[in-house]
Amino acid sequence: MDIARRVGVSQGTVSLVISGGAASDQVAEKTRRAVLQAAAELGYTVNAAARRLKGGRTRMLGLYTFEPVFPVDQRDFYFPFLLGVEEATARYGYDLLLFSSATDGGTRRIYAGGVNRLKVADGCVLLGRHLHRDDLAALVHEDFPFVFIGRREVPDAELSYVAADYVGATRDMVRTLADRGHRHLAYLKLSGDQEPTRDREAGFRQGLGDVGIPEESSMVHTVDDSGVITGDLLRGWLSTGVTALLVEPSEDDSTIVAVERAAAEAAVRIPEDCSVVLLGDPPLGERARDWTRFSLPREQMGREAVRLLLDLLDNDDGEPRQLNLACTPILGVSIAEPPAGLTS
Amino acid sequence: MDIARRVGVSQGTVSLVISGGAASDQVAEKTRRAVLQAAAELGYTVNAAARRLKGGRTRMLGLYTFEPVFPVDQRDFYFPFLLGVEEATARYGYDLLLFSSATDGGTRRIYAGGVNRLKVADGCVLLGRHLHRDDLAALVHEDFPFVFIGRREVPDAELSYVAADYVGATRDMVRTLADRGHRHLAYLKLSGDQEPTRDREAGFRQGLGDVGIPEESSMVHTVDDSGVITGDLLRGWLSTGVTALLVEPSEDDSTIVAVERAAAEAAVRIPEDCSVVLLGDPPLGERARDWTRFSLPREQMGREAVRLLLDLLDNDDGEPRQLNLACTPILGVSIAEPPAGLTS
DNA sequence: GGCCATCCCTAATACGTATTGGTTCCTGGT
DNA sequence: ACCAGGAACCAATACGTATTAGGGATGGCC
Repeated sequence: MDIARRVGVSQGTVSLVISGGAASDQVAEKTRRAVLQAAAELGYTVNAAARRLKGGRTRMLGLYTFEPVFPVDQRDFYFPFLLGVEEATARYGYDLLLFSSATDGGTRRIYAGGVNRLKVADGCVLLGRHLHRDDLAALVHEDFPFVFIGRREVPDAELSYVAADYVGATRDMVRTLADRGHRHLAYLKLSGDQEPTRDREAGFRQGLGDVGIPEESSMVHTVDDSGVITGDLLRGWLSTGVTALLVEPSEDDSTIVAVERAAAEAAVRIPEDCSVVLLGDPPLGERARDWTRFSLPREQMGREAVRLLLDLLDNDDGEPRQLNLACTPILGVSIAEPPAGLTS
Repeated sequence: MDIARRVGVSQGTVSLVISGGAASDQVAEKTRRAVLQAAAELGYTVNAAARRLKGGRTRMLGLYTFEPVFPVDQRDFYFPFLLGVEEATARYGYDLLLFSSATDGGTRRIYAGGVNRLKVADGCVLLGRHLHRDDLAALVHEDFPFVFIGRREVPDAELSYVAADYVGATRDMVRTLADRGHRHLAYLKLSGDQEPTRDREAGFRQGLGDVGIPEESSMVHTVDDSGVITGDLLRGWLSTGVTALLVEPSEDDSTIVAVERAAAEAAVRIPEDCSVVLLGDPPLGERARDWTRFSLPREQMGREAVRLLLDLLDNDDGEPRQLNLACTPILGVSIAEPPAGLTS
């Protein structure tokens, strides 16, 4: 360190002056000024890499997404999360590392080439639907600190997450429908048995219980991978007495599109002939209907994820942090009272 | 390094195996496998700070913005840059480090507390209007590799950038107006004398020269900090024969808003009484008029910035990389022929 | 047996900082 | 004159990696 040589003190002293807030009062005012001046003259700057090497912490938080964040078609879905994460990260004085490189032949993997790239950061926020369970399990196993946005489960481990309260939000929607007189509901769920699907179904059943509808008079239909719902299928449901649909939105909004198409095909009017509730956020398309739905507090979820992560870093008991945030119900125009004669 | 102890080799050998592509062929296949397996079992990852300190690559590129990227009001302006940067970063197998923390009492500084935080990354893309020249100069001085999005100058140094060709785009707009018969133009520029402003003005004068309009019959007006343009002012211009305005957009779109307000106040119709060209992208507001304007290739600029940066990293001659990208002219409805009797 | 080449690995070092125990020097008190 | 104690600084070390010179072992060749 040439600055030390120039002033004629040791490198340690220079370090005390430059960075030491606490211990720098034990250096003489005169030396301090000399050092600072020399630093200014030489255009000296602290090397962050060295400081981090010494300190252990990198003051970087990672953001890893199982899907690419930036393709435009999903932009508006993922963007609020990113927004919240970024804001909180900045507020706490950290930098945000976007793991965009982690592709392994097209699909994104945490362990590219056998190494866990996330470890360059102090901790990591995870995000995305198409996750690799084994990657996640491995991550838990080597107890790397991370928080998932969205409730996720892995066998034999509790992990930290910030999730939308799908259970409560769905339950409330069932009540809303019941309040309007609906007694026969159909829940259209996605295939795949992911946590969000399970939570919505749990909320559906809770809601039925709360309002005293026997499970037999309602139904659960799984939308298969083709995503097709025919008009005949819809007519079939209505003929069994169903008056309202609760639809789980898929990533590409195919389910809700399929419902609209089926309704058109079967000449079923929404909401006059059939009420429809969207269990989540609506499609991003412009001419979207004003669905009755609930909306995730996505930005807040991002912020809270960071908060939990830092909490995890600072006091590392082995305890997972778990947080469910309420969704905002939005009363759109896609529900009404059941058609006359079908209220019971 | 416990991985070395575990396998029973030296740390140097481990390093050869882990990172050494070139020299790693001089290590026995057997030890190599043993090391790799131990690494996998222990969940080892290289310490980026250490590697960087030693002089190696981190495979991280930084993105530093002089303004916060994420506040929603500027989101749509900065987002395309971010998009392009992210895409290119990922494509080249790098991760993207967002320097969001770099705030020093409200304003964003590169050298917060004397530390050059950017140094943890291999190189950095810079972005933003309110830059600190001295930070930039310091960065050049310690020749840290970076590319600016937008043309920037610092004294006594040439720096790398990817810029929109404001000169050419503005020149073409002058021609477009001249083609329609306009001979008296007014250029409304921002105060502050930043490069984008200077480039537009240079383009303005070039255009005048090209079409043979003497500079005296046109005018340049600087919009002061208040951003106010009165109806009287506008009327004054028109009375001197001005038939078209070229307006430099400000960050908060105040100039173009001010022009509209002044026009309304003075009962001047756009474009019947006065043509208006926007020298850049239009306001983000919904009910925006279809301005005649030009549009920056922002996403492409982001991508190219990354490309130049990597080029800079790979073959480090001291040469700066500079790239100007053409803007796309958009013919909106805000220009017309001059009012009758004023065509000459 | 002596010599050299090859192979595989180790030891040492540098990178730039933060921290700690220790040393020197000075002041003041007895 | 001596010691206590504090002020101001230094030397040494650790952080984790990449790199280089070199060393020990082995084998081949004359």
